[in-house]
Amino acid sequence: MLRWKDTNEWCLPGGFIYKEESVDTAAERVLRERTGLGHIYLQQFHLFGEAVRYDWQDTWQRQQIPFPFGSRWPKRTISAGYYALVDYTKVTPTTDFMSDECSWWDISELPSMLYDHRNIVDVALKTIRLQLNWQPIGLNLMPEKFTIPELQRLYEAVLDRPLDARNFHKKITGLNILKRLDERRTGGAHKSPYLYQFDEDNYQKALINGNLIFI
Amino acid sequence: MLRWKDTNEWCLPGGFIYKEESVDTAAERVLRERTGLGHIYLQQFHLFGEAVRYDWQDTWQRQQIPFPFGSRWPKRTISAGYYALVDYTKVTPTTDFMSDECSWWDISELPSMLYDHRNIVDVALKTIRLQLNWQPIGLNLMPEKFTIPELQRLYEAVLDRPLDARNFHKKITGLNILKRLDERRTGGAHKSPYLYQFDEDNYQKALINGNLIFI
DNA sequence: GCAAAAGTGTTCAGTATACACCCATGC
DNA sequence: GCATGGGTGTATACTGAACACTTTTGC
Repeated sequence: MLRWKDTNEWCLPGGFIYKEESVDTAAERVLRERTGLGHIYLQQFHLFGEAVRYDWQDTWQRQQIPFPFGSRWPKRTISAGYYALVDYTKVTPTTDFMSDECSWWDISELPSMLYDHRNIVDVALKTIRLQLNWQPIGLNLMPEKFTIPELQRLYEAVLDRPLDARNFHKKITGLNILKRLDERRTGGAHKSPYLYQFDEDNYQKALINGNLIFI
Repeated sequence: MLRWKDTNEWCLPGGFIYKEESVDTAAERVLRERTGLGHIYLQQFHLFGEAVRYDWQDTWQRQQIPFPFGSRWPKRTISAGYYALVDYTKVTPTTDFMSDECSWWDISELPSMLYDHRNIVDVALKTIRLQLNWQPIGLNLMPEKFTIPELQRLYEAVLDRPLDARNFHKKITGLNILKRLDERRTGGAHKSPYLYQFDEDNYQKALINGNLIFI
């Protein structure tokens, strides 16, 4: 999220759509401007179209700084929500001209957010939970090499409930979408877990066949 | 679908959004104008935002009738797609000022359609298939009283695959969401099937608990 | 040595699937 | 009487859920 200049207010990154640019293309462009990454998994999930989505005048008066757009700010905005699936260890968020901080937040520790952005996060999460079984969420959200307990923590974060480690291990390896490497991750004060990679061909096949069901 | 005046071209019903009207409200209004029905299950499913979605000038030139909007037609439109779940036996579609026919079509017998509307139908269908287990699709698409084979035909149409009648019967009655009435449907040259009603309370509970899984 | 997390197998219950015959009705 | 579609039960395979101990590593 971005923190607006000279304030403590956070909001999701976003941008405007050019007149002759598709909405999908605009989403890719905004993401690239913000993260430097392209060719990324990006999924539209909802159009936020309330007639009055927030009182920006009030918001800016509370900040006690002049509204930076003046009359150029549109009377009404609708927002198309997109979620990206990125390995956040590879992404260095960068600020834009309106913000002086841009950083990752744990989903369970979000700060208070401007406008209706908290609602946007909630709708995104709900959508991702339902789409977990038919979108390549694991593939895109994990680093290239990872351990099975790390993948389990991703599933637990998305589903917001604990999973049994033995059953998870059994199920995920039984799907035939992982390749175990000879390497292990060392450094923890415990048995070193094996590293795995996704088998992209089999992963795609399993997605198409709807075989990744975790609900 | 609507057939444009003096043409053989069909398209989905749609309309514009007022400046101070939420997108959801506009969808309800357009549906009400077209069907006379309100308080209906209406679900946004996708924003169609291509920069150039169709060449309307070409479309109208092919019709060889003057374009009815002239310069008032916007240079670019984006469309928010909504699907409604209605008992179509209760709905009498009505034309608007641009069309002279409005009627229901079987999903497997759609005519060729204007613009990108065929794509919109395909995206809607794909969405409904995935949401079948978490949206009250059966409840809203069936008449108040119906037989189990009729409900099975709905599921088969949405899922686009045949289901085993014995297993379907067993599963759907086992869900405890149907109430069997003493009436039967007569008139067919075969054993008269029992009529059922949804038990709305139990249906809602089953939806929330995600117990309607058919995939 | 000890704390922390990884790795591993079995049992049980519940659910999905496959499958065939008789019954009621209208014509 | 015959064609049509409705109604029904069982056996099997599969899948999900519950559950505890040993191993490895860093400090």
